[in-house]
Amino acid sequence: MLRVSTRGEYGVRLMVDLARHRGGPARSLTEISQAEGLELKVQYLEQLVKCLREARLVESTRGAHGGYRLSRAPEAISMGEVLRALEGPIAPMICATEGEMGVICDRLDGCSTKYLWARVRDAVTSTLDAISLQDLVLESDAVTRPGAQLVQFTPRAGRTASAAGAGAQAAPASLDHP
Amino acid sequence: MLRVSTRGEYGVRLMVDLARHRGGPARSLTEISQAEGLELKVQYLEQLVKCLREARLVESTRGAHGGYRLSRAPEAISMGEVLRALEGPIAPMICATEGEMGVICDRLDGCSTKYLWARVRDAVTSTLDAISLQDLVLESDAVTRPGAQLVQFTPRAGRTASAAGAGAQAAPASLDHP
DNA sequence: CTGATATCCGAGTAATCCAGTCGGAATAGG
DNA sequence: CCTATTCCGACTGGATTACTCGGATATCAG
Repeated sequence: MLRVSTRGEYGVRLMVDLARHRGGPARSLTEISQAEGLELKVQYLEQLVKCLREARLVESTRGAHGGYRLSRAPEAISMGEVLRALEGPIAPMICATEGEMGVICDRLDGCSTKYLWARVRDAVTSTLDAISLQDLVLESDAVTRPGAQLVQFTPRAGRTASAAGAGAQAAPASLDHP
Repeated sequence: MLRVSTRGEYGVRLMVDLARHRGGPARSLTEISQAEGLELKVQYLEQLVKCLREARLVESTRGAHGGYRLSRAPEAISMGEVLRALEGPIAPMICATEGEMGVICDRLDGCSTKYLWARVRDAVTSTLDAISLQDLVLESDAVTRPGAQLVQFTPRAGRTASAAGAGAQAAPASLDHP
C-alpha cells in the first residue's frame, strides 16, 4: 500500500543523476537513461522531466549538445519538492490533500478518519521536506565507495518554509510486521 | 500521491463503527453501511471484512442476528494493523517492503533512492502504529459532541513491538505546497 | 420444518489509472 | 544542410481498482 509510481521512482533517479553531474555540460536524457539503467524508457522520461522543468527544478537547453541541469544546488532541493512536482500534492486520501483540508470532504458526522489521514500525510511531508537531493547523493556515494560504511542521513533543521519542527528522527530501519 | 484505496477508507470506517458499538450485539454489514453512508456497497464491505477477520481483528457470527464484533479492545488495535490487513504491507516502493529490504532490489549501483523510500515507509509505519482505534473514536466523539474542542491525539509510547521512538510529533496541519 | 436474515466465497466486469509509445514540430550546433 | 536534442499532444495496451453477481452455508424465530 501507499505506493509511489514509476514517475516518482524514475524522476528521483533522474534528479540524483543530475546532481551527480552538476557543474559539467548539460546532460541529455539518453545519457541519463543509460547511466540509470532506463535505456528503453527515454521517451517516458521526457514526460517526467517536463514536470520537473515546470516546477523550476531543472533547466533545459535544446538542440544538439542540449540537455538538462539542476536549476538550484542539490542542498537547496528537497525531495518533497521533487515528488510533488512528479506526482502532485501528497494526499493519502482525497479529503487530506495538502493545504485543502476540510474543503473537499463534506461528511456531516465527525469523519474521524480524516485525522488519521492528515497525520499520515504530515509524517510523509515532514520526512520528505527534511531530505535534500544532496543527502541522497551523499548516501549513494557512501554505498558505492567500496568498503565504506553507510552514513546516517543528516536532516538539517528547518528546511523549506514551514514544517519547521521537522519531526521524524531516523527510525530504526527494520520494523517487523505483525 | 501516496493514496490509500477505498479498501483502506471503508475498512477503517468499519472498524471505527465496530469500536463505537462495542459491548452491544453483533453488528451486521447492513447496519454498518447505513451508519457510515455506504448503503450501496454492502457487498464490497464483505470482501474487506474478510481480510479483517483473517487478521483476527474482528470476529463474526453467522445467521440471523449475526454480524461482527471487534476481537480485541480498541485501545489494543493499532491503525497499522488495520491498514496492513486491508492493503498489505506498507511499501512506497517495491524495494522498500516492510521486513524485506534488500531482498528484492538487485541493482548493482548504490540505488540511493532506496533509502529515501525506506525513510518514508518508516515515517508512515511509526505513525500508524502509534495511533490506536480508540484514538480515532475519541477524536470523532470530540468532533461530534457539539461545542467540544478538538483534542490532540495522545500517541501512547511504545505500542507494538519496535518503532519505540515513535517519531513524528504532530506537525502543524497546514503545509503549503510550492 | 420453513423462511428470513446473515455471513461466506469465488468468479466476473466495468471503469479508471499507469506506463509507455508514436509521430512530429521546434531549436541549436557543426 | 544534417544531426542531435528538447518539446508536445495524442494514443494505447495492460494492470489495478472498485465494485457486482450468483449461490452456498449457518442461525434463529415462529
